[in-house]
Amino acid sequence: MAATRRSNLALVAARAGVSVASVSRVLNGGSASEDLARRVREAAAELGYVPDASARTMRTGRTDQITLAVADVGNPVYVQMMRTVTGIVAKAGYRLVVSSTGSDPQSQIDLVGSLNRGYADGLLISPLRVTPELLDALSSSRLPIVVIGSLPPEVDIDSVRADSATGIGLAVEHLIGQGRRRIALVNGPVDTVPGSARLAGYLAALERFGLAPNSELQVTATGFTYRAGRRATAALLGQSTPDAIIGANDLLAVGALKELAAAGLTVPTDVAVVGMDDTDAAELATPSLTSVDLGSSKRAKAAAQLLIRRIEEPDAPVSRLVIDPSLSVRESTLGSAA
Amino acid sequence: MAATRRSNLALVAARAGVSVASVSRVLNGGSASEDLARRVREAAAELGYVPDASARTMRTGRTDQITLAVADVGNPVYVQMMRTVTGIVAKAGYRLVVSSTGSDPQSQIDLVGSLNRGYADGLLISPLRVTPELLDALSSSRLPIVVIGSLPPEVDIDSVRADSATGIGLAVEHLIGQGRRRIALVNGPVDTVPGSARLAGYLAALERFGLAPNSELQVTATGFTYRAGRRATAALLGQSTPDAIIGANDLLAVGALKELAAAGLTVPTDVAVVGMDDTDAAELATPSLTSVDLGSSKRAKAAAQLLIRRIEEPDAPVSRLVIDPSLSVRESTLGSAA
DNA sequence: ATCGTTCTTGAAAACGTTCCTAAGAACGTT
DNA sequence: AACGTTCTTAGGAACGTTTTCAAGAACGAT
Repeated sequence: MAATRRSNLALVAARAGVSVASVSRVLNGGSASEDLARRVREAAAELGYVPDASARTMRTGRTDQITLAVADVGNPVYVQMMRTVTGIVAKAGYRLVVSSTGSDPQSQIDLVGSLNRGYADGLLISPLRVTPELLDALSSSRLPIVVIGSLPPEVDIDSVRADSATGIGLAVEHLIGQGRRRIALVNGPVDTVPGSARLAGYLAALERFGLAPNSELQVTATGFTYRAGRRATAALLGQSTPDAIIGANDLLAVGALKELAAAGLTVPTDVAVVGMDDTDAAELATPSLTSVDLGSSKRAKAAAQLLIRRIEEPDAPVSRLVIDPSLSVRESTLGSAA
Repeated sequence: MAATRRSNLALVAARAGVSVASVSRVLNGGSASEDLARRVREAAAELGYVPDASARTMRTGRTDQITLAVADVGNPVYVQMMRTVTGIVAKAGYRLVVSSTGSDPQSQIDLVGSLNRGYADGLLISPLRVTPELLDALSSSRLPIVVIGSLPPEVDIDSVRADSATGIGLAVEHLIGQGRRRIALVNGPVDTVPGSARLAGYLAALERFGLAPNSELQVTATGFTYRAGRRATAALLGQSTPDAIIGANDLLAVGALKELAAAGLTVPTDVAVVGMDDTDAAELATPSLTSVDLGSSKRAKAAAQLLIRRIEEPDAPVSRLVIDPSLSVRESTLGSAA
């Protein structure tokens, strides 16, 4: 039971018989005589000295922490991003703290507000819904921020986004090459950034390849989750007979896979399925899922690097990066239509 | 571009024409006259005043933050825990920060060390490997800590653990009821806490039901991941012909599902498969996976409550909770053996 | 009219750190 | 021997907040 009071610089200084300033200097790698440095280090070790983060932060204005805010820790695309970002920021000397905000813009605004209290040196945020209020909160924050996702052009914030439109184009092109013509979209909520981008991309791709859009082939799930994907697919199958389904993310696509199986349809023979994000879930699925790789790791990496630059160089020009998509073909689309 | 210096209590006080103390009192709900309170609030709003977290922490010794440390954010069981814990701690007025440490005990020790600098008021940690060094770091930390997982009896730290042994017993019992006799275990590394517990539980259950243990039916994966599960299952199939496989967690079991399919075996007809943790992955799998529910949500909830109590009441007696398992039966075990 | 009580407000200390400034020691140069 | 330069070390201010203490105002009771 170490009921002893936590030690501080003054205690270490007293024990070593030197000034507080000298202790700080030695412990932070400043110059000092051999003898003094040794005494300080011994005293610090004996007292189990650990520097206080808030005192240091108050003095230096730095926390050495970066916050990553994601809507849903359960979405594997965010898991992928977390992994990537952790590595990058650690290399630059920052600790990563992850905050799961939920899809509600208000809770993201609250998060930005609380970060303005100085909990972190920077924020990586991937907002699902971009409201004017959120944009306002992001713009007026004194904190360096990088957005992973699309922003209106007039907003002066660094961002890295995927190109879902081109990505969906790859999926449509591939499906057409496999002989599919009735290509359905199981989308997430269209009032979200990815939802609206994917719908637009889907419609553009259909037009480009000369297919007429058909509202019966478009359904909207209540969220980007497995369960929502199943429900939406059930609705889709109730109103039309697609020969291919594009899920707006991998979880929706896996939901489609399961619902197709439940309806007695075979993938890919009866219906081909494509997901988006190319996460672990695509590989785990049965049959394994062809998926559009929207570069989540690359986006996360670029965003983290951008944020670190922004922290070190606050006046650098604003960057807007776009990461190119590619297609990972797996079992769920290989084999021609019946 | 708000290049203005961040505002503080002194600026607000000057603008409102009152003392710093009064501003603090008003903003923290102390008593003050109607008029003074109004002036303070106006001045604070005009200046966009936001209190500084580190200054407040330094003064009060509180951060209102709780850290949750998990080995791997990609493991769905931790996702489940994160979701549960977020809700509980938010209700008690704490913010949750998640830290992904990896399975290396050293990085967990480093985390405990850094938390001793005062980044959080408490720590929830679910260590994969419990080394003497880690125990030492946990015991000697001044931070309130609750461990999610097993601890040696002599360690005086609150903990909430699952009962894997009983859980595996449920799985074995169920499989025997389905006519299975050659029940294999695809385990994770045995130098981990769950790995050793699950091996012991498996052997005990076999004995209890009168089955002879067979080393050819036991394989050890290099981690608790999907890929490791596939490799281990491939090795298992190379050396024996089980009629049932228990995966030490859901990811390993999904790996087994996929590898069995690749080997041309049908689940559950040829081989039944059971996972552990009963995560989303069990439901997403094809066929859906029977899984032992080790109460991850209940554990997370109990642990969070324990931690909050420990923070508010540091001298409360040490609690060691055990959460009972149950079995969620799904397609992967329903149907008799060939 | 005097006293005691309650209420409002301000001054100032404290939390633990970093870093600026300057004092003194050590040493080389003229 | 006197002086300038460099190096080591200590003192003390500052970061922004909360909170204790005390002073003064307001008010009712005797």
